[in-house]
Amino acid sequence: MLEGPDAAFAPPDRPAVTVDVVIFTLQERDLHVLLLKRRYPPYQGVWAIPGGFVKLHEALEHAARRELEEETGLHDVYLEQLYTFGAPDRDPRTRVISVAYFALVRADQHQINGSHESSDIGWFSTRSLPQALAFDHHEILRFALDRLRSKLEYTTLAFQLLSEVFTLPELKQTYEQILGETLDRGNFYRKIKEAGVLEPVGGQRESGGRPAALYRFCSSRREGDFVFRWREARLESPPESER
Amino acid sequence: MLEGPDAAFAPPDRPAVTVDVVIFTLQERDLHVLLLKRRYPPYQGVWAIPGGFVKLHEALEHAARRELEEETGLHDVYLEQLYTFGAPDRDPRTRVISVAYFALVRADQHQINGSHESSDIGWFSTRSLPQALAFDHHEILRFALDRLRSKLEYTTLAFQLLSEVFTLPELKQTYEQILGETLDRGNFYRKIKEAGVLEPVGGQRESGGRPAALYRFCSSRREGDFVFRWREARLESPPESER
DNA sequence: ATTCCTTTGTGTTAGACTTACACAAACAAA
DNA sequence: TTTGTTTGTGTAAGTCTAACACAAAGGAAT
Repeated sequence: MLEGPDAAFAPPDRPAVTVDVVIFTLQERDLHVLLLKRRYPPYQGVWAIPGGFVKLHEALEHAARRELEEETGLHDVYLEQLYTFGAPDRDPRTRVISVAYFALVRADQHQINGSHESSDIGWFSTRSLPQALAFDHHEILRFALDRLRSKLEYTTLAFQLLSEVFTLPELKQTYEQILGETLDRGNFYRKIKEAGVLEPVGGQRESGGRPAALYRFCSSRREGDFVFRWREARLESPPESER
Repeated sequence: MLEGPDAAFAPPDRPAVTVDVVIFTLQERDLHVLLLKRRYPPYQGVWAIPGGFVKLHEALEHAARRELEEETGLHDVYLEQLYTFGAPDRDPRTRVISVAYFALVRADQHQINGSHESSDIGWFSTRSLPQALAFDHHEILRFALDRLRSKLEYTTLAFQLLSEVFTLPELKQTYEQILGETLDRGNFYRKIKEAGVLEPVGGQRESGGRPAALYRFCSSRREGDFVFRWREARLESPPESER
């Protein structure tokens, strides 16, 4: 957000509006987010979530997709509005209201698009994020993670993170990575299969034992829709700065 | 939103930002929302959700509480951010991005504050809303109702709508009104009591039969927190204009 | 080939929870 | 005292969940 030297310093009679996009992907079986190193003050040299200004006649989601494509070169990814962050002092220069989104990028397509030095952009495991992040981006990230976790339990969001063809063990591992706990194999397989969103494909092997069957995600319902639930609903509390 | 003739026509190099607040209350055992009749074009004479501009250095939630207090005179009400609506053409004059909130006002305090003609402001049952609403306010309302319904099932939001002291039959009726279906008395009472958020008070009578016991809401957990769940989670789909 | 090891996939059972409904309790009115 | 109405509690059948056992399918070692 607020990229470039002295960007956005029209006489501030109105707040500026940006979109910030938390981009999730699975890498080495671990949930990662895309961060950029800021080139200009404030927070010069500090890692930040990708984002930018909303153009005057641009839909919010369009702005988010534009940012997403600029950094990753990808379209057709799952994108969902997260929350709007508007603490008056979240940007030290001027008032900036940020509509945050989160995106889920498939494991087989998480390339990075190229106008950045490779040292200025990178995927970070959600379990080892940089100590310092720009603005309130730690809060945004925490909020995105909470939402992702809670929606995992009653939607098919997880399928958006895997490649098109996958095995049940892979799917289970994805859930476990994100939820941070182990699930019972039998009960997990049963639930997924009863949900009726899997289409079988062929056969594949894996480390050691019996090869796992391949599946494709095929749902009559819209992507991300309600499908099943694993356990108690989790509370999604509003971010601290807004309380 | 955009009240007053030609308000907000600074040279539009940035989108304008407003907050709109869906104010819910229970009236005659039926869920109602507060609407205002617009005094100026566009949508002159059409009913609309209360809202207004976010001041340059004002927190979003503060702006929402300000609107809420202007129209109802109330503070200390439950308020939660809903969603941000930003379709480029949602206001015919200029680009306006609206951060929508919803508020829950107790049944014993839903007075209306007074700078309006009584014919210009009013509570409407959510089951008989005006045909026409200004801007995309029908969509916002629908979204607020969906969110309220879905959160009823795993939070104590319903308690925010009743007066401080209430009976279990009243609580059950509230749930039924909002969810639009009847619940089993025995199972309902059990769930609520097991949640441990009720403090007994005295005794009260009611139409006909045995008088119902009085309770107060008393939760060690924060208001609106997770407490229990009634049934399957409901899907909360994003509003159509954002897809 | 046979055995062993590892991982996938399915079955099963005890316990928890849900649902539906019955019945007792408390009051008003006749 | 009886009848009607509504509150409050009990309970039994059915469903779902959690935990774990076991069979199946491959590779590797002997």
